[in-house]
Amino acid sequence: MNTDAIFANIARHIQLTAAEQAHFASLLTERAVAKNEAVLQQEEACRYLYFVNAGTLRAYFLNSKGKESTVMFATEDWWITDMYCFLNELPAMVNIEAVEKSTILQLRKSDLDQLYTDIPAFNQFFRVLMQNAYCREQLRMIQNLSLPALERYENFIEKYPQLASKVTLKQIASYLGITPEFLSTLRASRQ
Amino acid sequence: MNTDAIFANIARHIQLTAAEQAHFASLLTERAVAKNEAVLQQEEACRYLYFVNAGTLRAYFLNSKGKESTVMFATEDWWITDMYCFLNELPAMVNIEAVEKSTILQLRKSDLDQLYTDIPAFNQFFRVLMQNAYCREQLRMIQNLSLPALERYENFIEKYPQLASKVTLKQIASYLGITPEFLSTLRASRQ
DNA sequence: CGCATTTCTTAAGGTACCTTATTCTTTTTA
DNA sequence: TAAAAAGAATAAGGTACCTTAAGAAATGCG
Repeated sequence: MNTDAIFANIARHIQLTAAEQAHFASLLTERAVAKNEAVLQQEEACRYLYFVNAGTLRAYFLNSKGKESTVMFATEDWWITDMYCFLNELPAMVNIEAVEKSTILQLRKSDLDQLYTDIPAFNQFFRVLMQNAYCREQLRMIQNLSLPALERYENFIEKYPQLASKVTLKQIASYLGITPEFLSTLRASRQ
Repeated sequence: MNTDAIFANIARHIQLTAAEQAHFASLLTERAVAKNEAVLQQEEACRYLYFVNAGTLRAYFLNSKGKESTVMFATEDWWITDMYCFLNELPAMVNIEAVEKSTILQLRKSDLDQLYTDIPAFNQFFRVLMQNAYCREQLRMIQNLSLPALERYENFIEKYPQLASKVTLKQIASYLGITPEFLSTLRASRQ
């Protein structure tokens, strides 16, 4: 199991002793995921928080009419789960799938809860993680409310260029809240 | 200065000693805000995190064409600020105004940073606060991407009935991402 | 109370974006 | 390496939502 990336990620915000690192590592499970394989499925119990070691995941919501809405992407060094259902121990609302061959580390909800008691510094770490996630989501909301689709697309490829090259235009369209056909005409309209 | 509500809010997640409570209270400033008065203005430094003691605030973004988009409402017992700009000490992107006569408590960024060191339990408290804010924003994003305007309106008045009675339809429309005229026709269409 | 202002509604015409369908291109897999 | 499958582009017709404008209702204020 490769834990280099996750410890580098954690070290950006808190310091752990060697014993604490060993304890944390013992709670992680590595999981290899094939392209298009599901990591989590709607209605299924959402027990894990995932860290992407390699590859790219996508979380999407499927509404009653079968329309897909991409909630988030997660590439190397990102954390992802259905946070609301994970925290409240509810059946998942979203599907999480591998966009490409990926390797992830997973952490159980019960182990994370215990971790806050055993190593209080994790409260600080996840506070910062949640702050960043909240701010990202809020900035996205402001853009969705105030900008037309073409500008949202241009902002997306500027902000996440490496992601834009890995996922399909159909997936980007569903992240932006438009149809792939319309995204296609928008792209063609830029000269 | 009335700190009953804020300590009740904090006590839902962490326990503070009397000395810690006194220290925390010493960092707060009370501020009375008249209806329609600005608490924070776009471009101005965003130095404070606000807790609503009484009344209701609204955060909104004004785009280059003068269109208003409501980012969030905050009524009694809610925390609010321009979180991204507050955390990164950047000029505010959003305006925060009182929807009705309000009383708020404000906490400086520098005091909050110090608080994490002095009373580590606040890491846990704000972790939970940020988790909830992130989940709320994510649920809202899923709805905005997957539901038509009428359903978003009906969900809003069902989820926040007390808020819906205090703010104008124009403000609700700008929260939902539609024009007030269109919201009016949607309301008329429900029999 | 009564006037001014804001809020809300209604309606007509317009546009951004959607649906469906077809073709072309790229990727996957046998 | 060819056949199959998936992704992407194009186009025509449709709809959700917007713009503008005017009137009705509610609210604020002297």
